[in-house]
Amino acid sequence: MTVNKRHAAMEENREKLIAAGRAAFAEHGYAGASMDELTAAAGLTRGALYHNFGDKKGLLAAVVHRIDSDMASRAKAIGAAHADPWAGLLAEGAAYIRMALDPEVQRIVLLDGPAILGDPSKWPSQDSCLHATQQAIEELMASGVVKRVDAEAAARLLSGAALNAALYVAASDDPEATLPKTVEAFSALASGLLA
Amino acid sequence: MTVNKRHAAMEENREKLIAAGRAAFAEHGYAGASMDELTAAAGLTRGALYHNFGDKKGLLAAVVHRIDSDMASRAKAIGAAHADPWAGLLAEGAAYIRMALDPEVQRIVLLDGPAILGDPSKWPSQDSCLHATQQAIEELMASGVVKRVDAEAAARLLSGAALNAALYVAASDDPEATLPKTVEAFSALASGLLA
DNA sequence: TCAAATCGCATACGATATGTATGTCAATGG
DNA sequence: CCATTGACATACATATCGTATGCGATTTGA
Repeated sequence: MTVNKRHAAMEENREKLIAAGRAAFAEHGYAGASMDELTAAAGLTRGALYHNFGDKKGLLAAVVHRIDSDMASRAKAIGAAHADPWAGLLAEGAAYIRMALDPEVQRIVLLDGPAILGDPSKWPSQDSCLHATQQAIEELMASGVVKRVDAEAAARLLSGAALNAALYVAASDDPEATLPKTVEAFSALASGLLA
Repeated sequence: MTVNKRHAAMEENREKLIAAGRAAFAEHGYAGASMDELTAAAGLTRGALYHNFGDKKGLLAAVVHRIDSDMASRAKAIGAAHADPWAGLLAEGAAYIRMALDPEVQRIVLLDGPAILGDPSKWPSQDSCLHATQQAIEELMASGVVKRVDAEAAARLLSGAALNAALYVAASDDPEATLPKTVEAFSALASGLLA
C-alpha cells in the first residue's frame, strides 16, 4: 500500500533542488550559478538534477513557475480585498511593482526568465500574473468601466509597464523616494483605459 | 602627417567585431554566442576582442549602444515629423513597438541587454530611447498638455509598456493581427497621461 | 634614415562548467 | 525471495572564457 516511498523521496528532493536553485539563481544569476555548488548545497549531485529537470533550463523553468505562482496568489488576494473593481486593479498593479522590488523576483523572473525561457506569455506556467490581470480587465470591460480594447494586449501593456517600472525603481539611486512617484504615474497611465 | 595608420586599422577592426557580435548575439543569444566563432567570422581572433572590449560583456555593451543609437535617431525623426507634439509622442511609441519587432532588437536590447548589463537606465549609453521619450514628455508637461507627474517615471512606464508589448506581439501566433490591436491599446493607455 | 620602443593582435594555457554515459544500490512487486 | 526497475552518484568528454606570453608592423626620436 504505502504510497510509494520512492515517489515521496523524489518529491522531497525536487523541493530541495528548487529551493537551492531559487537561492543560487537569485544570488549569482542564471549564468553564474554553478550546478555543482547548487546541488551540493541541497545535499545532492548533478545526477539528481539532470534526472529530475532535464537540464539547467529545466530547473530555471521550475523555479520561475514557483515564484510566479506565489506572486499571482498574493496579487489576487490584494485585488480581491478592494470592493471597487477598478481600485482593485490599480492596487494589483501597485502590488506587482512592489513585489518586483524583491531582488529575487527581478533577477529570476524579470531578467533571466525572459532571456532564457523566452517571452512570458509563452511560458508553460502561462504567467499567472498576466492571466490574472487580463481577467480583471475583462470583467471591468464587461461592466463598462473600461474602454473596449483588446483585453490581452491591455493586460500585457499594463503588466509590462508595472514590472518594467519596478526594475527602474530598484535601480534608481533612492528607491524609497522613486517608488511613490512611479506608482502615481502608473495610476495616471492606467486611467487611460477608463471609458 | 597621415593620421595614424594603426588607429585607423583599429577602428576598422572594432567595426568588424561589433558587426560580427551583432549578428552572433542576434542569432544565438548572448550566452550561446561563441567568441571564437564570432571573431573568426570577422577575420580576427579573440585576442583582438579582449584587447578592444575587455571581455564578452564589453562587446555586448558596444553592440547594444550601437543599436540603441540607431533606434533613437529613427524614433526621433518619426516624432519630429508630426506637427502636434502629443501625436508625435504617440507615433514615437508606436515606432518603438514596431522597431522592437525586429528579432535582433528583441534578443540583444530587450532580453540579453538588461539581463547581462543591468537596468537600461544605468547603461553608459543612457538608453537614448528612454531619454528621448522623457524629453518629449517634459515638453508636453510644460505646455500643459499632459498631467504633472514625474517625467522620468512616466517615460519609463511608457517605454516599458511599449517595448514589453513588442515582445508580446512578436511572440504571438499572428503578429500581423496583434500589432494594430496592441498599438490601439497603447494609445488608450497613454491618453491617461493627458491633463 | 635607422634603430629602438610601442602596441595591437595572435597564440598557448589553465580553469571551470555543462551534458552524457555508465555504474550502483535500495525499493518494488510478483 | 528474487528479478527488475529506476533514482541518483560517478566518471568522462567537450566547449568556452579569461589571461599570460610572444611576435611583428608601425611609429617615434635623433
